[in-house]
Amino acid sequence: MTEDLSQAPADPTPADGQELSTLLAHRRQKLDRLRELGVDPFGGKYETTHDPGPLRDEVFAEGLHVRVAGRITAMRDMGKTNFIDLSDLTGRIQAFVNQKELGDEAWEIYKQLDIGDWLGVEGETFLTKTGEPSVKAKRITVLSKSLRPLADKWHGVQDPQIKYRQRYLDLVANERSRDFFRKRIAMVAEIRRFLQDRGFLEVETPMLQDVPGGAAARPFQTHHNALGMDMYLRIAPELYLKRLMVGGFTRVFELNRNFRNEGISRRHNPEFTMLEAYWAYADFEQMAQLVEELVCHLAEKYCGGLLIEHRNEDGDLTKTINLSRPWRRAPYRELIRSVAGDDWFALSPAERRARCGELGVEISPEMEDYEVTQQVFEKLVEEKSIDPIFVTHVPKELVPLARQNAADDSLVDVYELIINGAEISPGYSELNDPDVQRERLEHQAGGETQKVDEDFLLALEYGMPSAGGIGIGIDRLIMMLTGAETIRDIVLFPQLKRRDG
RNA sequence: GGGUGGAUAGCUCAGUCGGUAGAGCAGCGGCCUUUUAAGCCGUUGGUCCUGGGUUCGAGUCCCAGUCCACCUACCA
Repeated sequence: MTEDLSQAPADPTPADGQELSTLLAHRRQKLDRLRELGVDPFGGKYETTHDPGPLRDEVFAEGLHVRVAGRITAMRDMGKTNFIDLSDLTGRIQAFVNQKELGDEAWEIYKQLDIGDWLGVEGETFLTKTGEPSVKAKRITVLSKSLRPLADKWHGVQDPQIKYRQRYLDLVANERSRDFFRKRIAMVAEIRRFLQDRGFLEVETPMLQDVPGGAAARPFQTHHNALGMDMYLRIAPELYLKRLMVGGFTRVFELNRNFRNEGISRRHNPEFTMLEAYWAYADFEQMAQLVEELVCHLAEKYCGGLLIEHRNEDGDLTKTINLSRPWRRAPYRELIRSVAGDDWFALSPAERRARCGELGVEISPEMEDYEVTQQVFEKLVEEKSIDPIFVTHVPKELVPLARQNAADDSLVDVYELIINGAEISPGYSELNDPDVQRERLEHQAGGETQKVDEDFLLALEYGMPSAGGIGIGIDRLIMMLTGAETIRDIVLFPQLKRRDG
């Protein structure tokens, strides 16, 4: 292996074998030929009048004089007439390339083009005999020669290694992927607009933190050379957003990346996008209302309504989520009783463990009694709930940092929103008593190596307004709304294990 | 960590009972002036993941390893 590599010529991927080198050589030959013809194969400025997708699908009319550009994604060679598709993320438009229309000189240039090249086409629009909106090429401009072949035009990129590491190839080849990301981009922009319309200010707070706080998670560690100090990538923006509320930002949000040093799975990427929003003088029930409005707004605007259909790659319907309002609200204990028996909370801890066996819920001996109940909740309620449920009346053990309910101090003023078998968003009535907050944080820090953020506690002593707060896992929300079965399909460059070199 | 499945042409995939490697796409050559997975004729292209083993003979069976996907566990 090593010898082969050292003897190989200046081929960028000698290991790919002889066949690929042949394909590469053909494209290099055409590159040279373009230069002989006095054409810069890597183009330059090209002013377009339209993008391919909108020209074909929105504003098309016959007889327009247009200049469009895109990547050649299909070539249908009929001899003296060729039909080619020019594509980008906006869509595609067909160009009609005819030797007589183009002239012999430009035709010779055209003959050096391949699928994958970027091309500008100028000419009149017309409809072909089959009714396809097209541009009759009068002039062509080479914008970039592609020196490597694209994936199979029909099956697209299937290899997950290529799909995620070389996302650009996936985006060129797979309409499903393009659609996921167009929707994600539109939805994220709409979330910002939705909150801004309600008077929320978007801010950016530190991702490099001295004391990582605001969530229970293991952080990534890094180091600042000039300051000579270890630092952490944030696990949540919460403690900084609350400082801003102390400073008078009464409606504030941040929509950006957080980092958690944990396992990777279908639902977990080590860096993920989260929305956190805080609303002064509100409580968790108003936050629930806000989330419900927001998610329904997105569904109606980008998913065609409140029935969200999930389909697999073959287009078969796999799941339907009904977001019709109002969303169900149910107390934690009631949900447990409905799946584990009305007598669940009357049982002894030992009896509850025995019941888990009957229910097929796996538990481990080290679990506390409330964790046994939580396990039942996760397996039999959360994972099986497709339509939205706001889980309320949550026991305080599960959310130790939340504000206690005024009437029942075994509960906290929190909701947990479950959709599509996963927690999408928690909402809180925020704790703003600095003494209670200190107590909780110090207690939490006692068991872990976690430090207490003294600057945050100091800020609270100056007075943070009462407030409601929410977090929304944006990646999981997008998965739910688009039907993506893995987080990798809606994160442009998901984290992968390093490839062995 | 445990389990299941997978790795064959540049891409997407077949490969029967163990008998000398196949298709479509892409490429190359030819025909074709309204096609759209264009079509037709011809053609190039292989370390069947790696290393052992069984066998007259291994893509195929056995063992070990590497990588990938999914499930599960851990973490929270």
